[in-house]
Amino acid sequence: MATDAPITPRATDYSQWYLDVIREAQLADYSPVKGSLVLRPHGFGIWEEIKADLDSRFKATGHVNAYFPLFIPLSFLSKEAEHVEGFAKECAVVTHHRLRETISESGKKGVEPDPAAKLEEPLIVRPTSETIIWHMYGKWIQSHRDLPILINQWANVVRWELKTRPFLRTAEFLWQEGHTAHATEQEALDETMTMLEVYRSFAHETLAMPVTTGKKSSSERFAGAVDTFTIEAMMQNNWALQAGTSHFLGQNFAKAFDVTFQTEKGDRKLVWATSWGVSTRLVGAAIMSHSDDTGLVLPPKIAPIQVVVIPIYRKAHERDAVVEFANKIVSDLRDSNIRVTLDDRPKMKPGAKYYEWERKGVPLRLEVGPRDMAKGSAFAAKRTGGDKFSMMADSIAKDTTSVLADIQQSLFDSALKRQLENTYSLDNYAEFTQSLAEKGGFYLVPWRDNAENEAAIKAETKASIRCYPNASQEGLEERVCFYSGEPATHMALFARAF
RNA sequence: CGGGGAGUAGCGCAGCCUGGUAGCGCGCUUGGUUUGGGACCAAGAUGUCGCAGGUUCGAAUCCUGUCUCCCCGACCA
Repeated sequence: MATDAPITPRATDYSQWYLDVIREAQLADYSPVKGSLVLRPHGFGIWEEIKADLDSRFKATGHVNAYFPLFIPLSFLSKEAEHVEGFAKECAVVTHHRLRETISESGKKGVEPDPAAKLEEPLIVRPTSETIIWHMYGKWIQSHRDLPILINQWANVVRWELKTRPFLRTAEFLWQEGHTAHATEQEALDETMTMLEVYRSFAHETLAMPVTTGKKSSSERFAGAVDTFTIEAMMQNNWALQAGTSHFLGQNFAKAFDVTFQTEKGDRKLVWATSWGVSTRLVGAAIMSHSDDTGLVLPPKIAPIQVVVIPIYRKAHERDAVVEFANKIVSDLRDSNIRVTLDDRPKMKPGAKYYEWERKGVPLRLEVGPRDMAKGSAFAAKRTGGDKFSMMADSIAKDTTSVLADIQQSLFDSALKRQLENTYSLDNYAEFTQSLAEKGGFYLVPWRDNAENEAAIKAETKASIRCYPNASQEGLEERVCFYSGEPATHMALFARAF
């Protein structure tokens, strides 16, 4: 890997910059199969932190984990009409269960599916698990006493997308999908909003990424949902990224899979449902929210390595003392549950190490040399910049914890500032197209819900309705749609999206 | 699937026009000197030139076919 390749300034080529950040930080590589991604330890480490944090939030809201199979009978998919329409074009299909050997004319050996081992019913690799899960819920749910069911699963799914981009859109990706079943509509609606709030608070607190919450327009809604709610983040090129969704499924899947329960009064009713998910796309979201022209910048809460300690010495005889001192700092930090690594690789100059860990996004670097050792301190540098500063070794764990919290907060603050500075309120379409072309950004506009107009705007400007923000739907009575001039039904947030 | 580009060492590329035994940079290995912001010297290792045919004494290079990947559009968490 070329380590001297400069990371392309995001101003000139955002897409290339993004790929460079990932490569230089050694997060992931494409696998030999189309757009599926290999997560290297550093990249997977970020996902593991995300996963652990989300898991604790899911459990705090009463959810439990389970696991459903990778393969789904083809016929299951077609039981919900909109659902099959939404996913049919991107399904990987399994048709055989055995290979047989082939020998080409030139004598080369190979293999091909054995016609004798053709499956009676093809299987699809799950693009999402609603169907298999609701098939099972049909067996599990008999009585109102069986409800609610609040299940989440961590899994990989496959959607054979035509165009892929690391983390943001890959043919196979890791995610969590929550699937809940409820006795009443209100309970399911509450669950939908509860999980949207879990995602919002997670994005803010853990990813340091401000998001706008809102409802999707009908054309952006999940296939099979009654309503889809979303968290939308703004990346550094001012495009939007859908970072998580929470769906109110109504009784669509209960009808499709005939899932009913007996009420206290003894009659049978259809079950109400939700589903909600976030994926490894969040890793991409974090990369694009905070990184700079030097490379990856990770919020401390999701950094697999939060602190790197680099010992510095001139002579061999200094080495042992410095490394011992550095190791003491490392173990103090580790005792306080700070994820820390000592980089004592020999034959590598400190400067080279600095650049490498900066490219990998480690939030805090501690340099420890003879001068520091003499003073009982370490020399600290934040990945987010600013002057280097001294930290006393005897309070290093406590002080580091607070420095990491500062970094976390400053990342959120600057991301929020950027989002606010690039969000505009307009009510004039001509002004919108001009501003969007010039500087991108989010546009909050009065809107009359209309799928045709929405498509026309997307065709003309490439911008789509990211959501109808939950916080902006008051006081619409007097307003008219910025596009059609008809009475407005919503405030809509338009933006170019990934 | 339509339009454009590219397949040569782990990565990035040159060589192809004008056929003649495979090159460069980075990385990697070994030894030595270095080490407070990307070290240096020396010695090494690494190739089915995407694949299959053809032309030729001889093909990375010319011809034909084919596969794959990338960019722009259609699809999308």
